[in-house]
Amino acid sequence: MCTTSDKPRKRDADATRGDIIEAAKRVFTDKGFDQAGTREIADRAGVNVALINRYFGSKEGLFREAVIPALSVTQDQLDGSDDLAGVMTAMLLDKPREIGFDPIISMLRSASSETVASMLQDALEQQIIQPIAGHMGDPYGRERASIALMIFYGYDVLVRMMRLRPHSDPDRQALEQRLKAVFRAALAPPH
Amino acid sequence: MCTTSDKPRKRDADATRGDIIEAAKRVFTDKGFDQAGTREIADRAGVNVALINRYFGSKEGLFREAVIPALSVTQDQLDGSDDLAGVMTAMLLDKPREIGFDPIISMLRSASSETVASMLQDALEQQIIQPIAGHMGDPYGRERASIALMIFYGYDVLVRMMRLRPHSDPDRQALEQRLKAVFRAALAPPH
DNA sequence: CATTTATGTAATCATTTGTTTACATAATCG
DNA sequence: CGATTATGTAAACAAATGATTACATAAATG
Repeated sequence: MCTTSDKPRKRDADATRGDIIEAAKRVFTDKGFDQAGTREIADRAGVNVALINRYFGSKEGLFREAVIPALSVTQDQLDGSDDLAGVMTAMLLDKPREIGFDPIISMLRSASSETVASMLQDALEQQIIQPIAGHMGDPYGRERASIALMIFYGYDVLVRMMRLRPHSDPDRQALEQRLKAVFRAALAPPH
Repeated sequence: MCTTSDKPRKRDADATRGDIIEAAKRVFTDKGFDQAGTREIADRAGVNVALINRYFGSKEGLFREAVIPALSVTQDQLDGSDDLAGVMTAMLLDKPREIGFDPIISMLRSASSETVASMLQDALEQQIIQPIAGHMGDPYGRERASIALMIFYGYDVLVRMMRLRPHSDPDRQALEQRLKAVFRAALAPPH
């Protein structure tokens, strides 16, 4: 609640930038772009509010630098196995994520903001859809990648945003099998 | 932009309530709960801002009355056919929605707001998951309903919120077939 | 018609918001 | 050391927000 601290902060631009980014990741994940206040981010980083604008120009600039890069799909996430459906199911069910920061939740919670919407659209297109589609090659790659992504994001909408439990009993095995089948249908090569 | 109008509004409580609700549906769809301003809703309804609080208590109350009921799944949406996958695909691809109002988009854009999150959770559970799960009967109904819903919402996230086109060419037929296959995998009875 | 009630209007309030400005001082360099 | 620059702090600003208040008047009632 307070912006003041008793002792002045150590003067280290890089460390300060880093602290702000780390705090921003978490606040953007919790609240989304609109509801994330610059003062809350600054307080969590242990930093004066004005430094956000000094280092990132605006809250929008901070979002661009903190969240957007984390949305990327790396090649080795795709190349790892020939069972892409299995890989995606595993990625979904046991996310090995940075604690407190979830780029997808951050995206979903921020997509309603007009200022970041186009940012997210571009990132989605260039950093996710195109790599996955390219990884598959054929002309229907884009369609298959898109549908797989729907499941991916839909899962997070239901389970992480809406806090809905898909299984009545803790039957993780059955859920995993069914998700894998769904991904298989989404990713199956065109006949 | 202005709250004033030259002529005083006709005094009709029911009509006024209705106008506010209609305006709210559209603004909540466009902006989500947080970014929807009471003044914008009031202006679009041609109504004084104070009336929102008079008739609905708060912006939250207005959301509850305008959006939440529209999230329901009606029985005849489910009973229509024995091909539930086909029905869902059709519902997704050609939504026969009230123009300007889309309850799902409204939900997705508002889910980040803490005040409405629990509202949406309850509605999702009681008005959607349970009816669909009940419609299937078996103990895995909940799981299957949930996964189908993921696809449903994931599609809207990608196509409507992020404005991503799943097909490179306008190949609606192929997309429809694949979506149907994905729904089939999601809804298939347990073996 | 006189009174009361329901409905709409206008102004204002108290917060919160992102951002900017003026200033202080540690760190760096000649 | 002395001057300059980089970095952090505190205060303030302008705009927007949801909500409330006091008031006006059309409609309903007796």
